[in-house]
Amino acid sequence: MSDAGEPAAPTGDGGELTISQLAAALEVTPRAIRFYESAGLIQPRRIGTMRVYGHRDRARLLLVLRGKRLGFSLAEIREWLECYALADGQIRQTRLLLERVRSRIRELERQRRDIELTLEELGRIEQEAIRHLGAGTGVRRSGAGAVPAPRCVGGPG
Amino acid sequence: MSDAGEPAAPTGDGGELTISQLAAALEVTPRAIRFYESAGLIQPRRIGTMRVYGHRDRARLLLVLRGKRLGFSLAEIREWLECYALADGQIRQTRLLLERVRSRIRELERQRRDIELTLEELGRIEQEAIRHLGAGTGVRRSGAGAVPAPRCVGGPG
DNA sequence: TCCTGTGTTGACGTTTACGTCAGGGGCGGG
DNA sequence: CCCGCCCCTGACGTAAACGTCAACACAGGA
Repeated sequence: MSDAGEPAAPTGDGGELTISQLAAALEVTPRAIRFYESAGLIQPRRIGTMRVYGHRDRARLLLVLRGKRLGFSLAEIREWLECYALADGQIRQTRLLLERVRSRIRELERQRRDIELTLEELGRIEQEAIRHLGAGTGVRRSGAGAVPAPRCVGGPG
Repeated sequence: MSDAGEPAAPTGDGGELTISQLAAALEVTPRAIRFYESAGLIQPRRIGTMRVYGHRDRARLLLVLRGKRLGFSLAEIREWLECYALADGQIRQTRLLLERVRSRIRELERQRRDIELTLEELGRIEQEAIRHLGAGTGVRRSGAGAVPAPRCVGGPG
């Protein structure tokens, strides 16, 4: 206990993490991180054979995880990360970049519409459930926004 | 060509579809539809052995497809469809329903935040790309909303 | 010196969501 | 009566995204 609690902190440290530290921080498994690397999503520095993750790696991994939450495949996420990389660098092949970005924007906008539709419907169901509980039983709103028209439930729009 | 173009339209018809008709209409394969049925997501009427899909089945399938676009597993979609079913009927086990609905609402709201973050970032990248193209080359906006702060690109928030 | 803990690279297992035959039935047309 | 077309039910194949296990290396402590 003289220096620190970390079991194998990389060299001089400086916000750098081992794989299991990063994994714990982002709530994934080391295996998953290695897998993402094998898929070309991240390329951490190495000290000898050991992987060392800096801020940028962590940021990239966060983007990967966000993409996953949005339901994209690792391949799609890779393509999408390349947008950032391209934008980050000298911005070459700008037209290609623009195409990809816009395609992704369209997808996301559709997805957002889907989500909003679903939230509306779930909001209606929630209201109906609350009404059926007779209110006053300790039930409170969950945070969903306005519920426009309390039409019939079950129609997907 | 005396009656209709359908090869095997169910009995008296009335908006009812065969599996391949429904599949074509929603741009999925018959196999996928059968698979969803085996997963308990839809239960079409049968004429003898043949599946016959009505309005409600079509609506349910649309919900399934929306759920898929949002990145949910079929199991999750099933649980989620049950919310609709419960709400549709006599609304029993209302508390359970409410819990599920709210849990799903929370997930969706998180997802929506993710999408909005990503759209912002992509919007910035798009703007930067447009700037780099020098404008006037026939480039127009894609439809993405306002882009608040043109900060550095690459930070995942 | 040996043990423990953490790291590495394969390699195989598993789950999900279908794709792809194989095998068989029913029905209208030529 | 046979053909072609659509339907059905298995059953096996597959791609993605890891989980799990084996075998090995290295570093620090009792």
